Amino acid sequence: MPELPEVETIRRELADFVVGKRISRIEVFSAKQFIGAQKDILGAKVRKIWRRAKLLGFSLDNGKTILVHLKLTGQLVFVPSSNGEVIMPRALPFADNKLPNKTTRLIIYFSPSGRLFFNDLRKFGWMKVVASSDLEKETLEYGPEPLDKDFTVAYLRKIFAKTGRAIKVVLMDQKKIAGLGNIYANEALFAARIDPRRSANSLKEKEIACLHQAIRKIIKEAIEEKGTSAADDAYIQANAQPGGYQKKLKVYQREGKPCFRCKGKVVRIKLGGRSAYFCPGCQK
DNA sequence: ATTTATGTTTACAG
DNA sequence: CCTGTAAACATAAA
Repeated sequence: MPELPEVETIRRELADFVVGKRISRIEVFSAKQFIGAQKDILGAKVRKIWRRAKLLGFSLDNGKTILVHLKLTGQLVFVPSSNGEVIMPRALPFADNKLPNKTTRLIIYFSPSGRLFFNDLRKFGWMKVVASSDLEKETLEYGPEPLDKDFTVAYLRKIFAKTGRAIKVVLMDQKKIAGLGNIYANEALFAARIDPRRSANSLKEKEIACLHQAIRKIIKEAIEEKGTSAADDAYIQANAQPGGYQKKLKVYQREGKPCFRCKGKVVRIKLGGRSAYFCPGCQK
């Protein structure tokens, strides 16, 4: 699923593809997924693409910003051609190898050339036009970015002390930490050898410091690998290629498989309504 | 054929 | 305020 490393990968690549280009046309096939007025972005030039948590923002030169959230199955794929059907070298997740396909919900056309396909099998994702001056209220709720200076051991100590919720649930709370989803919360807890069921306020100082390091390391590595394209996962890069971090997963989607660290078996349980994968042998 | 699981965020109930 | 649950949707698996 698109979490911080996946959205960041898409951001970097799209910046190369569309910054400096003008929006010439928008084709909306799924009306509820495009919020705002098309005329507010037509003719505008993309100045910058930024990311906050799992939210992507296209800053335009007319005072507007396009926000994009991919939710579970959203994809943003850029192709250089400006019209017609594009045959991709391989089938896209949840679709065939053509663009557009049955999951294409919206297309943005650029001038002088190129198209951005917004595909989304389950239609949870959205694209929204807002005034750039109103951005603060859109991003106000997010906690610190794991790779930013304000993501410190002291900060984690403070938020963990305040709650008895399971540590994994807290890691995935966007108001507490920005950008971690199911994949990286599970992987970080494995790296830190912490049982995902532990209440956040039960973590010892040493464990908090270890978890802090683990989160940063894993997020960095996952960005280097250009994200995780796991089984049944919609995620692909903006060039339609899969990421590489699925090769490095230690527990996510490894239910029943042997732990890489001890003799244990990876198990899967439900925590806060989602799958938690961990090794009871070495995560305490 | 009908039900359930999938995973992110938000709305809502307690 | 905090916490937990259902819903948004499409599809595959049970």
